[in-house]
Amino acid sequence: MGEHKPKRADARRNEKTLLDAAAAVFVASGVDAPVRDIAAKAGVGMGTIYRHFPTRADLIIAVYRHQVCACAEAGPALLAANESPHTALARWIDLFVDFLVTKHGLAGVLQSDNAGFESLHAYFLEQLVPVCTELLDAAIAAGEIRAEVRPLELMRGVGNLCIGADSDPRYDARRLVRILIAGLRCETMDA
Amino acid sequence: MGEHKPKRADARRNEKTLLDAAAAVFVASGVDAPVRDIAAKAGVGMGTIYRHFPTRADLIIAVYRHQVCACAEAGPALLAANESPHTALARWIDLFVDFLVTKHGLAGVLQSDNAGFESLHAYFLEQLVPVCTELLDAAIAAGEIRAEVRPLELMRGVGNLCIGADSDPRYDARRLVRILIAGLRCETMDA
DNA sequence: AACGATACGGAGCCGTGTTCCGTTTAGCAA
DNA sequence: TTGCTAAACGGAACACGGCTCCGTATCGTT
Repeated sequence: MGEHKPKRADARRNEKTLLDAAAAVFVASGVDAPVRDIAAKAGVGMGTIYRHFPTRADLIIAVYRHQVCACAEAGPALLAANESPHTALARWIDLFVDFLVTKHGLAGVLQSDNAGFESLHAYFLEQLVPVCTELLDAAIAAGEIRAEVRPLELMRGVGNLCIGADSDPRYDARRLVRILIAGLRCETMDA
Repeated sequence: MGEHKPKRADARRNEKTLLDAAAAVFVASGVDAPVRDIAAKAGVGMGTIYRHFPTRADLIIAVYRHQVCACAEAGPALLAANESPHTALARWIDLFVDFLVTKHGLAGVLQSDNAGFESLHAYFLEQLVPVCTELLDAAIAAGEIRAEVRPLELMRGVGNLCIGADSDPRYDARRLVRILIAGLRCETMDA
C-alpha cells in the first residue's frame, strides 16, 4: 500500500498545493468547478494538474480520501457501540449523508452514468460497500430488517437522495433517507 | 389554454419534424444528446431548433408533455379505483418511476441545480405535485401514512432514486422506491 | 408579380475539458 | 561550481457542445 510519491521535490510540493487549492475551490464553487480555476488558484499550469491527476475523479478522490476512510472506519465502531444494528446502520448512513450534503455537488457526480467519473463511483463503492454490507448483515441477523436490498443498491439510493440537497432548502435529503431506512424494517410492506 | 401555433405553414411543419426527430434521438442517445444531432436528424439548421425551442428544457417538455399529462391524470383515477389510498399512491409512483426509467437520462436532468433545466424541473413539479398532494393527503386522512413528508420532497426523492437506473442492471430503482414508500407507513420509525 | 413579414441555415463565438511540446529546473556527478 | 539529463512545468492549441446572429430563402398577401 505504498504511497507512490513523485521523485522530485517540486513535484511533491505541487501535488500538495493542488490538493489544497482544489479543496478550497470545491468549497467555493462545488466539485464541478472548471479545471482552469483550480490550476489558477494553485498557481500552476494546466499540464501540471493533469499530470498529477489525470482525471477529475482522481483529484476528487485525493481531496476526500481521508473523510471517506473515516466514514468507512466509523461503521464497525457504530456497530460495537449500539444495541441495535438497525440503529447503527441509521447512524452510519447519517454520517455518509452529512458528508455528501456538505460537499457542494459531490452527490451529483457520484452517479455511475456520469461520463468520466466511473472511477470516483467505483472508489466510493469499494470503500463503503463492505462496511454497509457488514451493518446490513448484522441488522438482518438481528431480525430487524428485511433482507431485500443489496448493499450496493442502498448506497446508491442514499447517494442519489442526496443529490441537490444543497441548493434547495425545500428539499431535505436527510429526512427522505431516514424514511428509506425506516422502510427497511421488517413489519412494513405488503402489496 | 390555446396552442400558440406559429403562423406560417413551414414553421408548423418544422416544429412537428423537430419533435419527432428529438423523440427519436432521445431514445437513441438519451436526453443529453447534442442539439446539433437533433437538428441534423430533423434536417434543419441550428437556428430553427432554437427558434422553436429556446432551451433544451422546452424541447424535452414538448416531447414528453403527453406522457406527463397522462401520469397526472392517472392519480385521481387510481385513488378512485383502490380501497387503500396508500396502495393508490404506490401504484401512481410506480407509473412515474416507469416513465422516468424508460427515458434514458431524463431523471438525471430533472435535478433543480442542473443549470438551464430549472424550467423542466418546474414543469414536472407543477404538473405532478398537486396530484401527489392529493394522494398523500388521502393516505394521511386514512391514517395509513405519517404526515412527515411534503409532496415536493417525495417527488424529488423518487426522481432522484431513478437517476442512473438505466445503464446499471445492478441498481433497481423500483425496489428502492417501493422501500421508500413503505417507509411512509405509520408503524415504522423510532429513534 | 412584387413586396414585406416570417422563418431558415449555418458560420462563428464562447466556455470547458484535454493534449502536446518547447522550456525550465531539480538533482546529481565531475 | 559547473554541466548535464531526466523530470516536471506552463500554456497555447485543439475538440466539442451550447448558443447567437445575420444574410438569405420562403410564405402569403396585395
